[in-house]
Amino acid sequence: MAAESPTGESPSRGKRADARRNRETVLAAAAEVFVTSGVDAPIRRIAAQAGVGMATIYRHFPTRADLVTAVYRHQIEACAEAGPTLLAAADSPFDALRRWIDLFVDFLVTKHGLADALQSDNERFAALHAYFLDRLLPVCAQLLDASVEAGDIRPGTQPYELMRGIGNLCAGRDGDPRYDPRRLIALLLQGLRRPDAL
Amino acid sequence: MAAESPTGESPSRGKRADARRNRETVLAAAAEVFVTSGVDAPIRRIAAQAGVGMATIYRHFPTRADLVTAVYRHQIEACAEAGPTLLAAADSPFDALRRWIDLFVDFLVTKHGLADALQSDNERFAALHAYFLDRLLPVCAQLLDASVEAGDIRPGTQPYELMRGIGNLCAGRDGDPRYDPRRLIALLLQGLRRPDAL
DNA sequence: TGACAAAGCGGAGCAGCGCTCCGGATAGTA
DNA sequence: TACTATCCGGAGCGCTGCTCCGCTTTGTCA
Repeated sequence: MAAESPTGESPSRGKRADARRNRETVLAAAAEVFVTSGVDAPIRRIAAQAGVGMATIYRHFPTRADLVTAVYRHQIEACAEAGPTLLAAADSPFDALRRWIDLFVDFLVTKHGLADALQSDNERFAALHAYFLDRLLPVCAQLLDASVEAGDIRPGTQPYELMRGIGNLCAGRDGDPRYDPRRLIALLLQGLRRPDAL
Repeated sequence: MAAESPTGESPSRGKRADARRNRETVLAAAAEVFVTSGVDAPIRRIAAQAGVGMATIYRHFPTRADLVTAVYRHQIEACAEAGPTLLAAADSPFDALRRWIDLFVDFLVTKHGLADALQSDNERFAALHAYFLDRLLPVCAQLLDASVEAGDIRPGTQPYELMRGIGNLCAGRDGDPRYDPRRLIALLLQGLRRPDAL
């Protein structure tokens, strides 16, 4: 009971009780607002939803990216941890890569505007981009390397380029029945395969 | 000398001389500002650059999309017209498709923020999206159909999906040496090919 | 040429946003 | 209970998009 979570979260230990409380309130409010208004939602609105002042939000999450990453931290971690698991369980490294990308895409498309934020050149989201890369790039690289090793795909593809490409493909107005990023990503993966490997 | 341009441009015929003059001034100023500040540049800045009031810009180009399309109209037309030309000249329909996409990508990546605007769900850019589709979708469809007909690629790919995917891949902060949309688009095209066609 | 609508123009002004700053409230401690 | 470090709220600034209205310019017709 005394031990907090194993990962390095809870960045408000040692703070005053009201501060800790407010942090959680803001997180919950942000999660709620993000669903309906996207991760671009005005800070004022999130503050109103949480019943706190704007400064409180900025104090706990100096950057919008900090707020967004805090809200989705668990899901991003889960995605990162799924990489090695899939690699161990799947039929082939390439199959693991494909399923992991599916997971990543599922995560992205269900967060209104998150993919847009990831690829935007907006200064406010730079840290968000960095966090995703820090956490997911090594996983992607591992899956990619294993696939090359197994001879499933041709070598030479950079993990960063692939990740960003996938993120880009998931961006834009969603809900358009004419556009399903998954189909294009499947095409991309198809292009990645060795010509001789089926 | 009397005949204007053959295409249906010059939407200011019959207007007063100062209005026509201002329209051209704004167009030139916008082109200049777009290069340095992207298509998101504040209207105020464009107005200042042109030496006119903001209302003048809004009067001639009610929507930001109208201004952007007016600035790039010639290049978009050229891209559209290149489709049939390439189809006639290239070694194969698929080669024509590849070269046409190259042209389109070249156009997109040299316009700072244009690809972002195209895929943004921002209301202000809806007309921009529509214009690109109107003009380029039929061309893409023709090239795609011809490639399928020739047996170069597998059938089933929707032109809209392909176009939007390409646009998406070109979006985001540019100048990153780690990311070249062309490489991913090449992968996409590779995935489009028939397995048996080489 | 001169007068007079009509067409066009400029920028003040409003609303919405991100972000900061500081007087006041509050939690923890002695 | 009294005191201070900590935290809070929202007014306020600067920057946007977009509109509205009094003034200016243009083209026309006698």
